[in-house]
Amino acid sequence: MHRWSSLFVPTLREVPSDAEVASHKFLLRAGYVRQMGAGLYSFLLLGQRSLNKITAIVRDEMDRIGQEFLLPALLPAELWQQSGRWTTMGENMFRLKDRKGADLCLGMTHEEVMTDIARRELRSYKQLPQIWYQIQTKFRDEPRPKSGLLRVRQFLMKDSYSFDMDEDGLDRSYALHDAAYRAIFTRCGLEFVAVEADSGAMGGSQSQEFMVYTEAGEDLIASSAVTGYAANLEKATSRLAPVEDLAPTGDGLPELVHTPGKAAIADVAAFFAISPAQDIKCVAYIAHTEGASGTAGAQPVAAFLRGDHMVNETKLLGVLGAGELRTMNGDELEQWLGGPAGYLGPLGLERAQALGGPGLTVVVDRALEGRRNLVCGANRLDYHYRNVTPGRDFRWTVLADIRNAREGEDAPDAPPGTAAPLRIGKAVEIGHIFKLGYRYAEALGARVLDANGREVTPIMGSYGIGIERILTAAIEQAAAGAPDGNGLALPRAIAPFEVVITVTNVRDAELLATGEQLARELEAAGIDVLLDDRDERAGVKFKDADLVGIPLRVNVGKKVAEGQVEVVDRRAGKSVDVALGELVTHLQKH
RNA sequence: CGGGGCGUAGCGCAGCCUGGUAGCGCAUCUGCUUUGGGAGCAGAGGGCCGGGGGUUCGAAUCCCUCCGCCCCGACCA
Repeated sequence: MHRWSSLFVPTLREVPSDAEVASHKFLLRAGYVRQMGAGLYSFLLLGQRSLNKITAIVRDEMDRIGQEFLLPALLPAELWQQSGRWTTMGENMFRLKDRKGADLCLGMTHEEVMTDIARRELRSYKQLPQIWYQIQTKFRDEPRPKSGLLRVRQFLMKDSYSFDMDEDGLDRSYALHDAAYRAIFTRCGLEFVAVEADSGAMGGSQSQEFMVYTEAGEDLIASSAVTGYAANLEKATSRLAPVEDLAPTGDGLPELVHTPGKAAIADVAAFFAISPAQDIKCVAYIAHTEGASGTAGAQPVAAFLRGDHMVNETKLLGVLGAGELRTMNGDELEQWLGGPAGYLGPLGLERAQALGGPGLTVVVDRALEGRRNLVCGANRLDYHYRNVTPGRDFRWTVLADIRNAREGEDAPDAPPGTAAPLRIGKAVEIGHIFKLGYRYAEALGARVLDANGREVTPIMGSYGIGIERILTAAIEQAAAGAPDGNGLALPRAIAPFEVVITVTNVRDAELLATGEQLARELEAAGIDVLLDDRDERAGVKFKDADLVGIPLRVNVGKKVAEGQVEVVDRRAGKSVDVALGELVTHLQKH
């Protein structure tokens, strides 16, 4: 039986000044964790119990689709050199040398190691598919650990890897993970959305992130409750409301207009008495292509969008196949566009004929496609054009979606004529599933024989869950829904204890005996119970019970004389009196 | 890495400007009273004032330097 009087639960009355986000404050105040350094935390009793609850759920679901391994976290450089990531991981990887001077690193992910096992051991298509997973500590030298447990340098990850014969097989492994992840997060009591994610530099074909909406999050996601659409803002698209084009003026051809001092879009729109949606804006960049050898090529890029839209640099990078963007400085604007910021436009530019070709790459956002009689800069100080029609008056290197979707725009999959406004909000990523393809299997030379006796490369997927992030996301979610001041309660499945029995006065032998008896009964019924038998005033124990996040509290006090105890459901904010003999059944069906 | 803030008792803070050898609240320990929402009274313990160097008769306080932590940005398979 767990007796609070003999446990180490160092609750704090005041929040350490370093903590800002709700989950960090909670974890410190409730005595779940203590900080060692930036992004390094020790888990104490309550924190570790919660993590154990979470990993038990993860194991339970993962064991249905895969097999648990445990790989080393200390890894030789050689594998990473073979995959090429010894260099591309850069400073995010913790590196060290052993006594012989050999290079080692601390694992930040385990594609290489799992693939190494696969290439040594898998020989035949008869052995596939395989799904191998582990729950293990990962190390990442983050440039800026922050927000308590949300971004740390050492954390637990459930990572799994699938090996299949072909894309259909990969689709099945991916779907199995999708279903398992949904089951895991649901059992952990989280409200989450699965979003389309940017596949990024990994080059995979499909990728999905599992996100929990919270103000403490670092990602922005767009979702529609109507259609179920959900995507990371890096990838989200939207259906735009139609815009009425302006009527042409004069002969309908581009007309140069003197616009002194009208550089900002709002000023230009006011000057012409138009909406920013009738304007073309330009953002000019120098893109750097990621050269693995370090020989990065600089490429000038002019991006044109509707005046009221924002460039999505992740999308733009994807279109360009580049690794890095920075905006042009004044000299570069003069060199490539011939005009100053605020007066840039697409007319008369000498553009690259193809992506990667020499000259200025002109990227036009799809929202400008089919538009007519727009206003844009003239690449000349204090001048704009009107009557500008894309396609007729200027051309481009590439037409692509490079803008950010905005809150309130309709989801892209909304049927025509129906409303499906997007909600855009901050979110924290708790899981990620990813179709890797052949990259690692090829780089490391994993091959199996197919039914025809030919060597083929297995296709891989990789899938991750941040264990601590399940806890922090659940806390953030509970904090968002909790009335302030009274503490918060965790979902029963991941709370360190399901029930706390608060004996209001342990010097009353009858109350203490009743509390102990009830705790024994609950324990026998398989309920995870904590008996608060401390010799403290009732108020102190109530406050502590509220603070540590246990969702159900049983008050053993005055009403025992009438054969009753008070059961407080902290998540529901309700309390009821229950007869002593019915407590177990009451809490079981709760 | 750029910008900002902060390191004084377990936690929260004052003292620093204007140098004179450290203080408050909570927590902890002891005693008495109290006992259903962080009790009251009385007493006690606890500090290389982040480290190093300098100025000075004297440094928590002024100067230099290093380290650490937090926030914004950059970054984040």
